[in-house]
Amino acid sequence: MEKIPEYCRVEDALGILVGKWKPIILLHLLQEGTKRFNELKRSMPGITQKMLTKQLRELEDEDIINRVVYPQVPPKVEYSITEYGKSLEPILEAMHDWGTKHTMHKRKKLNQNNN
Amino acid sequence: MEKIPEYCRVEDALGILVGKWKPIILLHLLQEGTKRFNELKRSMPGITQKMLTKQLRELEDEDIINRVVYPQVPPKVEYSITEYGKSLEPILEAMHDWGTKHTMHKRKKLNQNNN
DNA sequence: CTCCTTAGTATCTTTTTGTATACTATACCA
DNA sequence: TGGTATAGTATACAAAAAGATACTAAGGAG
Repeated sequence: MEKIPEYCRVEDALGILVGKWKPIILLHLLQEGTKRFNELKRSMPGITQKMLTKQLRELEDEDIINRVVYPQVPPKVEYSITEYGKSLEPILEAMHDWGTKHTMHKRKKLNQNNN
Repeated sequence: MEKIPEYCRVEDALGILVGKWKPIILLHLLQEGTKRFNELKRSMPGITQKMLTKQLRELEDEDIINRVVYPQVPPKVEYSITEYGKSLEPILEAMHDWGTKHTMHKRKKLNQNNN
């Protein structure tokens, strides 16, 4: 890895991905395309409406996702990932790869402790 | 990107990298090798002793960094990255790359708003 | 005798996150 | 007339993370 003088660059990425639900939201949108609010909510058991709304707003503010409101009753709002948001894919992917190894690492440590 | 059925894998990586200071600590140790507590502290203006200690302990618990205590007074404690910790490099790198683009993106948006 | 050093702890307060719950608008259905 | 649906907001509260500050040990310098 090259010298990195401005450490904040890494923080920038973290700032966007952090939040208990953001990476999950992004994965859903990356893999399944456009989604309505309640579709997302249903695919994330445990999340509250307030939290989902908040995370979506923050992602929207960062230009990572699009929010399209259809003026209907009952309301219809669709979320999708922006082109810019797609640029996060390598990070998510790197984290996923690492996470897979990490699970195995944890398992190995557990086995060591049990012997 | 392939289908990712277990979203928690991404969370695993985030869980380790999150914390306002962890990525910075890791970058320092990756780039500059072994460091003493106060060397790290001095290179991270703004961090409190408590926070640095806490983050280091968490990274140690996750087997990402080594902690070597020299029984002296005044104390001497050295931190270094583990082999396992080095496996995080691709993620940090991906975040850094992205962060660089993100800075430019923000700048572009600011210019748009000023016109 | 007092201050300086290092790598922490202990304690308290503030800030940020997250949870729970109730409420809204408007059309459709029975 | 009441219930269903959607995508929220408002409010109160609990929990977690972060920050500020003071304290410690043991030797050396002045």
